[in-house]
Amino acid sequence: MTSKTTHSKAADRRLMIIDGNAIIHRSFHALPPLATKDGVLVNAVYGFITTLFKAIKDLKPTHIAVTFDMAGPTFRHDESADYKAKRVKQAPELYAQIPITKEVLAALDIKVFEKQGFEADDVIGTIATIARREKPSVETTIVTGDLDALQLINDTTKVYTMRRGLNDTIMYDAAAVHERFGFGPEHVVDYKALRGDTSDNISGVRGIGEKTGMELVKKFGSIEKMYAALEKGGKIEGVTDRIQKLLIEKKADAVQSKHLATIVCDVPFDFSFDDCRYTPSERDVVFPVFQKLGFISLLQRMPMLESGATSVATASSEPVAAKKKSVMTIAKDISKTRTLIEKLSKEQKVATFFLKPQQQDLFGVAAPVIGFAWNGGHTAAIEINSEQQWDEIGRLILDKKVAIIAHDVKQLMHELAVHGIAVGGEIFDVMIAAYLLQAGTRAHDLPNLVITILGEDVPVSEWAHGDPTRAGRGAERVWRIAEKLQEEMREKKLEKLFDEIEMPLVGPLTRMERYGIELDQKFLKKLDDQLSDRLEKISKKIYKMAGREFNIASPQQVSTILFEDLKISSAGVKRGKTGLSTAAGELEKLQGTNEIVDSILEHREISKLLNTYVQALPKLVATDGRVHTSYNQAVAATGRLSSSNPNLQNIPVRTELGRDIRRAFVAADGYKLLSCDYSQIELRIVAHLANDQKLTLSEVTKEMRSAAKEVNFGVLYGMGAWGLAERTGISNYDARAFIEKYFATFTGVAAYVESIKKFARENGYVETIFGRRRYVPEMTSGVGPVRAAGERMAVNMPIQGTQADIVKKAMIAVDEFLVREYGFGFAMTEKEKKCPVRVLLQVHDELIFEVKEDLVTTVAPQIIDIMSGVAHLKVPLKVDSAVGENWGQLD
DNA sequence: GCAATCACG
DNA sequence: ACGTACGTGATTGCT
Repeated sequence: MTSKTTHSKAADRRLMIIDGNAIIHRSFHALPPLATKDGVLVNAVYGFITTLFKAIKDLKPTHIAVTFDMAGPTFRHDESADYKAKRVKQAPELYAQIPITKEVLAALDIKVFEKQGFEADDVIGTIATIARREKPSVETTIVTGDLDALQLINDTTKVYTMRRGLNDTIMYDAAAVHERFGFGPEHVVDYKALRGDTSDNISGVRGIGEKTGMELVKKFGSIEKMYAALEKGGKIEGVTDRIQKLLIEKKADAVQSKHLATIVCDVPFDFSFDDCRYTPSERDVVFPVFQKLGFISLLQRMPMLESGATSVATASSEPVAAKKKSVMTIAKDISKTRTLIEKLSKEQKVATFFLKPQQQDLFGVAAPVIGFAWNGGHTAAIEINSEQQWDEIGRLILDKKVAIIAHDVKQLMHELAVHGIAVGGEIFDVMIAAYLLQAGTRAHDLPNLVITILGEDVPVSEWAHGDPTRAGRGAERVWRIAEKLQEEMREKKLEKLFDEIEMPLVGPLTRMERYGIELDQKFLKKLDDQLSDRLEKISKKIYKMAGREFNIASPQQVSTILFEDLKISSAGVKRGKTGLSTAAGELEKLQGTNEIVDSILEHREISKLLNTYVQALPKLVATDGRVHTSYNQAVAATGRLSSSNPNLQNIPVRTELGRDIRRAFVAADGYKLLSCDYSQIELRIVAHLANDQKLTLSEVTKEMRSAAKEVNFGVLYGMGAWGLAERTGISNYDARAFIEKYFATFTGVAAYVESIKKFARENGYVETIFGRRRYVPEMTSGVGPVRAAGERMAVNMPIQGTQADIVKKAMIAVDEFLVREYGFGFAMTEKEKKCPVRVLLQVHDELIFEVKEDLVTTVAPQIIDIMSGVAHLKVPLKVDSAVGENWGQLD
């Protein structure tokens, strides 16, 4: 449910009730330890305010009330000794943030409600009930972090809550509760009475789980009705004897649990609806409070009345973490630049922060700026107005004695390369350092590191283009981030991986991106015409068979046509959130029932290839006639690279039609394409890790020739019998037998899988043979399926990650060799781009080179040697190669 | 902005 | 009782 539909028939009064404790609690655990400059922890306050603003934006309330729990026992404690007994006492740092939050709420003029002896939920229930009595009608939304409040839902009351993190919100109304549980909000308490709630230590009936609980409530409605039926005696259909006995024995538990779970809606306290009226605050009032907390960026996100002299601009130009006043050198001309670079050259390491020029405006040309920071908190910046200044910067960057620290060094290298500058010395990329420490998360952009690592909240404007002072401050933050990350990498023994694999890889990757690969555009145009033609014919055929025109690209419409119009049986077809699935795997089950199925599948294949590759790739050809992908070194949780804009790691190959697209990737004039790939590398890594030499593909192939490879990995990574049967078409029974036999044959693998899970449970992470880590918090989840997913990730990562490590090592070794042997290789200048051997692409287990024709036979064996030699496993690494005019000829 | 789908290793 | 092999990125439709 989106906010739009919520307001389409907006009531004239919309009340938002916020469960303060729930939101604060959630924020405290979801956010890193953000502190003010005095060291006061305020992450939960920050989370609360963020949630508040988002909710205001989504719900557009006219009235707001916030509730809090009060310290001390409630009536529930009096009634049950166990109640909340298990609840862990929270850290004092959490409680300390409640008064701060109230202070902010006071500044925002938002009313707070609490009542001794009752919980926030009871206060919420009471306010919601009073609001419901108001005429004309009030639309109430409860904003909370958990699902306890679902029982309060009715035709004028909804619940707005978060799924995971703080950003993913979901709106529950009566229909949504029905959909999720199979019964309405009025029976949520009955469900809780049976199932219990571990977080509140409401026992429920021990032995009744989620599924049974839901079934019982669906069948009987309330527990009172259920017991009335049970106590009549006799067999009840759909309830096993065991369950029936259990329920009768534990009736007291159920009744007490229901009572505890029921939110009180008549707490005696004064509530005046008009007191809660919400008006956006005036900046002047709120500003000092936010400034004290260091929440400058929140001011910009806040719904506010424009007034007062304190503009955001003045606010944001002030550094948040005020440091000792020192004048920052800003070099705008060549002589000052020279002096600055001279000084910087004496440092061992320098942090940089590059800001691209602003959009050129009517009043002149804006210049790029680069900020520097070095030992002792010193900062400076250069506004680059001449090529001479670039040369000076180049001197520093090329200097082998000076290490360059930056966020996203590869991007910096690209900027510098345009001016003929290559990085000479050591580099330290904070983006990649942060990634190695937290491979599972994807937020390694600089603003995020500033918040999560330095705990500073910086205004958005600080990252905008062009201002030298900002660039200096940015560099200084990069410096501090680097210091913290380096220390953390040392503790976690990630330095070797960082120094010997990740950092040395940045240069080769930059070069690969700069080379690009040539695309035969004429060939693609022909393919385009051909396929477009075919697609049109198939569409017409499909419309004819369907009896009407519809959008074949819409899974929803395809489903309607197949299962409603044509009445094809949907038995055995998977269901998604939105209805029946029309994925290829599901449609294949319907083959033979109607010819339209085959046509739709064909249409899918062609339109996919056409839209994603044939028509998209030519648009990305640069002026040099080549496409230049970007490799992301800080995304994949396992340590792999990923490729984007365009993604050249998923160019088709599995179907004949797909392979045509590979033929469009060609070697430059006088060159050949050379592909070198590791043969069965993942399997070899498993053989190494599991110390199981029996594990070779050929032995498995005898068993299942068709999908041998897929099956092998599927089983290894935890695919169940169901999944195996689904994918291969064999029976469930055969699948189960196969898996058993697999683990009986490869005893080392079974032992390895168990040992890696144990390691993950005990340490909270898994690692590759080169020490790359992935944290797997899911391993200790109380939720079965989540834990099972965690186990599969844990088993998979060391294998996929070791593969990534090995290929990265190969890229570095090969690059070094090429630079040494052929002199070229930096690709920083146009001349260097013309070097005789160059690495163009990496596709996880293969490298694709462009080699001068007369060199191919010399170079190929050399590269194969290097690649096979980068790691010494218990089984040898094997590298295959192929040569051709285009990529299609290499498979 | 998310879900569904499908391309790759 | 649950969902059902891991890891990516791009496109499309839809709310």
